[in-house]
Amino acid sequence: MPPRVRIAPSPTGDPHVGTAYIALFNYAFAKKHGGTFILRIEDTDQQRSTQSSEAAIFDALRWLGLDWDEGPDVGGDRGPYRQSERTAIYREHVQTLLNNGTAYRCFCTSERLAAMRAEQEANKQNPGYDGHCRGIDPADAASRAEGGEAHVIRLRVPEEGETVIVDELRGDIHFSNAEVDDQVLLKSDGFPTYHLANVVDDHLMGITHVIRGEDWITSGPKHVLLYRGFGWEPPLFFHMGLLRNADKSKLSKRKNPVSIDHYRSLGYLPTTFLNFLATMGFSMGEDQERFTLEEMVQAFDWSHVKTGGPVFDGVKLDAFCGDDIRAMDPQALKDALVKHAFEGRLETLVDLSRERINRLDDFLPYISFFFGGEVDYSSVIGKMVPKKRDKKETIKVLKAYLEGIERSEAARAFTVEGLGEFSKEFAAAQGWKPKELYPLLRAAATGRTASPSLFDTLAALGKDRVRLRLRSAIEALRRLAD
RNA sequence: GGCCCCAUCGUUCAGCGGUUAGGACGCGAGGUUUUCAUCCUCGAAACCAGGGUUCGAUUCCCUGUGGGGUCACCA
Repeated sequence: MPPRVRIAPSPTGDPHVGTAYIALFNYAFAKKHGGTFILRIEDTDQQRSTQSSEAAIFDALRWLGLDWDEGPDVGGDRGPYRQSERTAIYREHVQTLLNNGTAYRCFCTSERLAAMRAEQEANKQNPGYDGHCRGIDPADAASRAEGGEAHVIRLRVPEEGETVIVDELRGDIHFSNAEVDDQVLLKSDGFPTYHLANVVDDHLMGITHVIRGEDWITSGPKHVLLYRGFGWEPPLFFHMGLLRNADKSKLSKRKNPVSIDHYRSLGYLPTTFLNFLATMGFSMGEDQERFTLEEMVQAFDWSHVKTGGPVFDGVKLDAFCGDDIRAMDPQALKDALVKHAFEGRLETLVDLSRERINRLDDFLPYISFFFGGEVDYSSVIGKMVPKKRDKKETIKVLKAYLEGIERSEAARAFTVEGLGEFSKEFAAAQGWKPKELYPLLRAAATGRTASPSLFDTLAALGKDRVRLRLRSAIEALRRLAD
């Protein structure tokens, strides 16, 4: 039976390189064995999921050439492929769990849960649900639920014994049931949590192999217990190592550009990017590290996959990409260059520069800072710290801004208006005048003291590039003598 | 902290009981190039530690150490 695998991203932000990484391995494995690669959207978090994020994920994965055989936008006969459209299915299935005692209704309020956690913390106990509602008579619980009392549905984890998850890459992993929490399966808003939705969907969609990041290992026993509760055969599990920051922590946007779009906008070739990603954990053997997706598919075998978490180091990616650019034929390179530089943004660049150039030939030099990654701060570094501020404070403000553009609803979409609104409030909150903040941001984002309107500039640069440069500006400031 | 995972040059991937421990990126030196880049040559650079098993351990086992993940009505 050919394998059916899936990638199940949550549309809650920019398309993540980790998603591409896991997608690549799912894809390679499926294609190697003539199987099916499925894209499922895990949008059960109604607060954070967005339509635009979903679209961006599709776009990013397609850019890389990781096309899926079934998914929300391409269809398939095991749909729908968006979890928000499957809520009836989850509710129906959770009923069988309720009926056979694998799950129970819990009426605890969030206040009680918070108090419970506080107490557990005070007593240095491991946090976890205390089973307060486990003993409620199912019939009573059902009628209370019928009466409209708010509640969630939890997994009833056996108090004794252990649950084993079979990892095809790592062998058996044993968990004592006492350590496994009574996870919420169905939230009070009627939406399932990841655990329930994932198991129900994987089963119903006929998923045979679950290839995912190792950060899921600890929830493995919950999933196994769920399969058991349903009376289903669990799929085979493969937990990949996680991509890391230079300090070995899990790859994060705080420390690294993690959006696929970032690498795309910096002009990495998608084929190179994929090849580079593949070398993180996979090898062809025989010291060969340059290969195409097709070649990887041909050679794919789990014995060539490492479980250690690789550091995602862009330096080598640059070298790979440079080699590939040199190898392109002149016409293809010319086309790629023009497309990359101007497609979709020529209009913006012209708008932003037309009042500031006198000759046609001024155009390219003027807009040059809209391209490329890090910039040279040597001509502006001396002007970055505002007159009445010091270096330390300036660094602090830049760091806060960096965090702010993630947190702020207004700034997150990185539009001209949103950035303006956010930045004004941000300055006030920091006790800085716009006159102090804006030149600093301009210098940090562009390496210049002059540019088009700050927010136009930031928006046109794009969030990832701005983030990258702000971080590098902080580094430049740190190196500056006091 | 509890539980779980991982462990070869700075990074990445080889090695799957006996090797001068290999390739790539990066780094250093030299050469080609008017310069830079490219390209070529050479070089420095690693088996986390301690116990076992074995004639023999980087390789198998155990312990320690280190790093990571996870402990939500987020995925």
